[in-house]
Amino acid sequence: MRDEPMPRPDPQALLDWYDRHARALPWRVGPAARLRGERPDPYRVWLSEIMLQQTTVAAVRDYFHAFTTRWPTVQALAAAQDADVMATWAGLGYYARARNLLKCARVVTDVHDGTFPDDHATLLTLPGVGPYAAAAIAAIAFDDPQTVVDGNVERVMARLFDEHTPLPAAKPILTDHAARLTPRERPGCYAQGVMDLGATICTPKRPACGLCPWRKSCAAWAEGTAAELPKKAPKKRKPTRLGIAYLARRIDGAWLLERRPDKGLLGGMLGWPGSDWGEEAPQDNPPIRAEWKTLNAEARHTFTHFHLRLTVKTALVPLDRRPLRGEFIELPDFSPADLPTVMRKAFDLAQGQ
DNA sequence: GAGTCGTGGAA
DNA sequence: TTTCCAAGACT
Repeated sequence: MRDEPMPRPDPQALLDWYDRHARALPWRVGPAARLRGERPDPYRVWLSEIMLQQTTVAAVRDYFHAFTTRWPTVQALAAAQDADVMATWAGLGYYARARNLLKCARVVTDVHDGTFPDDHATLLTLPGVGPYAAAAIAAIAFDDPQTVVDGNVERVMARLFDEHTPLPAAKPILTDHAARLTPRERPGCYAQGVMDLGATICTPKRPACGLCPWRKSCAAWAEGTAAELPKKAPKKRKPTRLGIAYLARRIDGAWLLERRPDKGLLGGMLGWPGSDWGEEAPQDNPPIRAEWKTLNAEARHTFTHFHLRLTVKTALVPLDRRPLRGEFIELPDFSPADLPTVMRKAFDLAQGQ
C-alpha cells in the first residue's frame, strides 16, 4: 500500500494538456476562435455527440460532413424526409439514433422554436439524448459545468482512484469522482479534454502513462494496476442465427426491397425481404414467385449480441409480376449505399456471382 | 440490473 | 479467426 495520500488530480493540468494536444475536429471551435469568444454551434455539438455514441471519431467524420452539408441547421434536418435521413445514416449503425435524431430535430424546431435548450434537465427530455449527451451538450455548447461521464471518463476515473469494483456497478462511484473534479471554468474544454485523454493516452490497452498529465496523481499508476482497470462484468458469448435474404431484380433493373419496422434490429432501414433470423433452419418463403437460385457463399455478419449466417437467394422476374412482400425500387431511387451493412454484404455477394 | 441495438479497426 | 472495443440510450 501507499504510505502517502495521492495528490488530487488538478483540472487545470488537464486543461493545459488539452490546449496543447486537442485534435482539430469539424464540430469543435479552434483555440483562436474560442479566444475571440466564438461558441460552438449547439446543432453541430448535438449531432456529433449522437454520432459519437459507441462510435469512433474515424467512423463519424464522413457522416458528420454528409449531414451538415445536406442539412446545415436543425430546421433543415427537421424538414428532411425520413427515408433520406435513414439512407444517409446507413452504415453507421445503431439506427435508433437516426430515428431519434429526426424526432429530436422536429421537437427542437416545433416545441423549442428552433433553438436548442441550454439546460441539462430540458436537454434530457429530447429523444435520443440521455445523461451523457445532455451533460456534454450543456458543457460544450453552453459552458455549463455538468458532469460528463462516458466510457473514457469511467476508465480515467477508475484508474485515477484505483477503483476495482467492476462496471456497471462502479458507475455511480466513478460518476461521483468525476463530479468532484469538474471545474467551473471551461467545463466544455475540460470534458472534451478528459475524453481525449481517454482516447489517446489513458487507452483501454497499453495506456501511455508516461505521457499523462495526471500521472503523479493517479492511484492506479502508483499501484501498477492501470492496464487492468476498469474491471468489467464478464461477457456472454454470442449465439449464431440463420436466415435467408431474397434479392429479386426485375428485368428493368429495379430491386425488390422492404422498409423494416421502426422497432427492433435495423429498425426503419431498407432491406431485402427475408426469413426471420433464428437459431433453427429458416423457412423458405420467397416474397415473389420466381425461379430462385441459391448462392454458394453466405453473407456473414456479427451484430452486438449474435452472429448471422445469411443464405442469399437471387431471382430475375418479369415486369408484370407482383410481389407478395416489399416493393420494387428503380435505380437511381435505390443505391446499395442506402442499405445497412449486412444487407449491403448480401447485395455484394449477389453482384459478384 | 440486464438485454437490445451496428460497425469496422486493432490486436 | 476471435475478441475487444468506441464520446450510450432505451426498455
